Amino acid sequence: MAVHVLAVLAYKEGDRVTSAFLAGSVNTNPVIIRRLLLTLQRAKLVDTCKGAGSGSRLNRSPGRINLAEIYRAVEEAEPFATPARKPNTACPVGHCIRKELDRIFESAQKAMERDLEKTSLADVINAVKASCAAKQAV
Amino acid sequence: MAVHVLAVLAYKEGDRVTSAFLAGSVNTNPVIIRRLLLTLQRAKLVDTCKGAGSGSRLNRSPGRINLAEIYRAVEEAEPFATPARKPNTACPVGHCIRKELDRIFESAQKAMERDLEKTSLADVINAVKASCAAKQAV
DNA sequence: ACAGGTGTAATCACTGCGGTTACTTATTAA
DNA sequence: TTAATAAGTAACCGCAGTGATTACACCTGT
Repeated sequence: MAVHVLAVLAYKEGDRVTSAFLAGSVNTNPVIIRRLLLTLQRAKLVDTCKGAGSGSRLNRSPGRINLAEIYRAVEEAEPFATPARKPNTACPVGHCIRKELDRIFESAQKAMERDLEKTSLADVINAVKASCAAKQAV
Repeated sequence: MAVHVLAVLAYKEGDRVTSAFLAGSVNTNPVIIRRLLLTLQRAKLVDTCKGAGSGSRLNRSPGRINLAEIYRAVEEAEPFATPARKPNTACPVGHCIRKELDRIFESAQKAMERDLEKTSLADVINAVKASCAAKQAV
């Protein structure tokens, strides 16, 4: 949803867009969008103004925003779930495995983020535009 | 949890281990473990027997099981959430972005799995053993 | 036969997240 | 100065996922 919202903002090239409009594209509620925009503001990805005739726009050019940044801004939970209860420390495996898994999972997450870094928001809208053009041609 | 369970089985080197014992190490309920073991059976990672004095053991040597296999066996949900509602197809961005994002996210997931493939279950227990030895030395 | 296991269903609680309504606050325009 | 517009925010609902728990049927080696 975050990528979708930012893609619309990129598509609008600097024009301020209201949360109601974004909600229309994502097909959800403006409040959901505003909550998301607050997160994206904290990450300095968007710039939002209150008041009549205002809204949000990108804080940087789409070419200078990559998907890993968006991922980090939005996703605070780890992709790998660790059980709420602590393992049994009396078991030799249980005693030490948690730290080891944290190390391994962090590496995997970093690998994923490095892949996301390769795609910019500009790449996304270019692909979207190309895809739309292809459909219209047919 | 899956890695923890399989690590204990690897640690026990072929001995059959009961779900109650595994539950003790993970600090959870035997039923949870049995449900997990059913999934791991389907993936041919473990071999479980019913009856008195039985339990589960690895189906392959720990060196031939990597964490990506475990991930695929256990995790059926995509790491990236896509909104339940379809985007607004009247919006040029909403109309085409979903397919594009699927492509990008699949690539990122693949990158993550490739990283997980680099670590085998044997690597995990070796690291755990080393970590325990270090602690005891202190 | 029986004791020790798994398989499995039913149910509960907790959590996270999207959805919705309603209200407050800030800004622009008339 | 007032009205309109839009974000900020709190409160609450519903849904889905998941671990936890209990209970019971079924299998198997001694």
